[in-house]
Amino acid sequence: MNIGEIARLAGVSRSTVSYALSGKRPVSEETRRKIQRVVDELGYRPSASARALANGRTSTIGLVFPPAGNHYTGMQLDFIGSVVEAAAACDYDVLLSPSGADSDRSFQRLLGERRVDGAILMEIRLEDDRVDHLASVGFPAVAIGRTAHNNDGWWVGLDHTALAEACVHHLADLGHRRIAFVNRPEQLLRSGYESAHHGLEGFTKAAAERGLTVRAYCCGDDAASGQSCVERILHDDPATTALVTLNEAALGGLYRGLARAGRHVPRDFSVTGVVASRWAETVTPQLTAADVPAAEMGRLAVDLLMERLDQPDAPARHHLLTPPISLRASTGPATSD
Amino acid sequence: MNIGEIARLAGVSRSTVSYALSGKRPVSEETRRKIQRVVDELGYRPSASARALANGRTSTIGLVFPPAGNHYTGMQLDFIGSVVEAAAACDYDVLLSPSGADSDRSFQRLLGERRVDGAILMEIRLEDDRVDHLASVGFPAVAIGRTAHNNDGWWVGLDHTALAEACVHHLADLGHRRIAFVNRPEQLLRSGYESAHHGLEGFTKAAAERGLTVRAYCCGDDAASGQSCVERILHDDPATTALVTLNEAALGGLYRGLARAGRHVPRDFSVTGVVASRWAETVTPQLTAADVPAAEMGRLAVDLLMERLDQPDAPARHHLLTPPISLRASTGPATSD
DNA sequence: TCAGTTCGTCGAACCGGTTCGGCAAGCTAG
DNA sequence: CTAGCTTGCCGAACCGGTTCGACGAACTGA
Repeated sequence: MNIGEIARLAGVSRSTVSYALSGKRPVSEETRRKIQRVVDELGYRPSASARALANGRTSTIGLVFPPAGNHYTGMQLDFIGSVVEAAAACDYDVLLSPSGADSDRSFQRLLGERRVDGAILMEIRLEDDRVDHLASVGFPAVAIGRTAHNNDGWWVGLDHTALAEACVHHLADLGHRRIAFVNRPEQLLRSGYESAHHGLEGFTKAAAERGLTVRAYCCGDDAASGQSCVERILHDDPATTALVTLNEAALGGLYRGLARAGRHVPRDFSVTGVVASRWAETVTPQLTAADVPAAEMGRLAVDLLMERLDQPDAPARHHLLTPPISLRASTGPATSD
Repeated sequence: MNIGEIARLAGVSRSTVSYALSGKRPVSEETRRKIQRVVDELGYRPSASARALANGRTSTIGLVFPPAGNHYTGMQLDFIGSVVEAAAACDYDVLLSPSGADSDRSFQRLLGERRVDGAILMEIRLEDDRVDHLASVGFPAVAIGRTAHNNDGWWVGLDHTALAEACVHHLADLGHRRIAFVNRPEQLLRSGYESAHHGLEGFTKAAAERGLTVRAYCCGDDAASGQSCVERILHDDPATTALVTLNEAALGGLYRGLARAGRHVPRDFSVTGVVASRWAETVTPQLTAADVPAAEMGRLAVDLLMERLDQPDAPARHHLLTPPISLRASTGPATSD
């Protein structure tokens, strides 16, 4: 059921069929109708491979996926969903590429074999050779997060610095003086994870400005780690009255640890941070936090990529988002100990 | 940087390069080395589109994705991750296809335009025209879940019937006599969602066997719905002492509702169900539940699909999984009211 | 009436691989 | 010495589209 078949049945040439379907050259109304009839009857659809080969565009974008085995966060899922949806709206498909152990191999698949027209990168690190590499070869890519020296590249990111600062100020305004920071796992921080670094940076900066006594912790991406992290926090400084976290997956464990330690949220202890709203609303009491607008970020990333694909020479653009803190129920005034 | 270029630089013909790289015909050791040198120097990789066009296989599988806008569950994410990883291990890429509002359109993209060699379908309903359609055209697909009349098809599923039964028996063994069932949203149940139906079926059957007083509820996929669902349950029958749920996303809300109602888990009220372990471990106290082995299911689905692609005439196979109940901390003996 | 346009269509080349048949060189066997 | 086989490579066709140049017919204006 190829284009030649359609041409034969419609009594025209292959090129006429192609033009009739693409509209790239005028075709008489009568011929067009004849062709359309045959196409509809046979349910003909042009082969994506052939089309890609002929015109050099695959109508597919690659989504470079965080390695499996990690705990996926809810944010990532919302993200993927919104990217797929936004891409579909532009008639693009999304190819998932694991950037796991041998990320080179899957990268080679995407770029070397020209499976995709562009790419969206997740899980950006401050020093990210993937981003640098793509930028150096001029491949159309959009990063979710910014590298240290790529402020003028193509990316959409969350201003974790500002968000962590806002959390600290929120707590300081409530009178908290001793605050802990619960970051992503140490391994991620050490490998230069962008959000972990910027979050810590903002936390430290704001704490200094307000003259607070703070400690920063790394915490595994799971509930058990969250629980033991709270134990560490309260052991190191029992007078701690609040924490700021970037770690969604540990959130339930943090709450559990506080409950175990007999700290009532928000009466005895305030919790806030940067977390997807789904998680913030799942815990009890619901978390006062800056909600990660994952879906919006996915859409914006696709928009940027489309813009870049349409006009390859357009100047680099980016979006730095700073969602407000949603006031829920997990923070309250510091008790006057 | 196409195959002709390589051939020219290596001083051989294009076909020789092709054979040298694919190994489908013998090539002298010397020639092979010459070609390999050029390939390595230029970093040549054959174009996926051209290869797909020539040999009819795209080395890509489609993952038919639940529509965005829904609340994604943790299970789905683990699932996607494991599918991507398992596919990568077989040198396949994964193309995400939204099966949203106009699912026909994206289906046409996948099949009509021949973008993928096979497909994995998520979110199966008892009467699922996608499954039926693919089966009738003989397209290699594997479903995650089984339709009502497709027991001899290609699928991997969770035995929700048996799992719900096990939950009921677990509770009955603990002495609970009045139990509620918290299902997925009514809309999903009505549209014939497989897991919702089979779960309800197993729940009802086991409850009848044990002579329990039960009520079944539908509940939105979010915390707020969970909370109000608990209110309904306790309003309808305040003597209810336990519930079984399939609804991960509502879990936090269920707990919150119980806490609000002054029911302590597990002292006054037991909670169990079928939930991804990540969620089961996030709530406090951790949920005694049948853990959904999402990652394993993804792997198995890919395995089945690969088997089917390799031998198109192989007899249909399936995997029906029945993970055991993980005893955690959310169930306990019924209090002797 | 004839040159110059415009319109609609066609044929052929091309995208970058794969694959089949064939051919020449080198070897073996009769 | 030659018939027959093996080995290693090449040329050409093909996969299924897109796109460019050209060409005939109908239409315009002088």
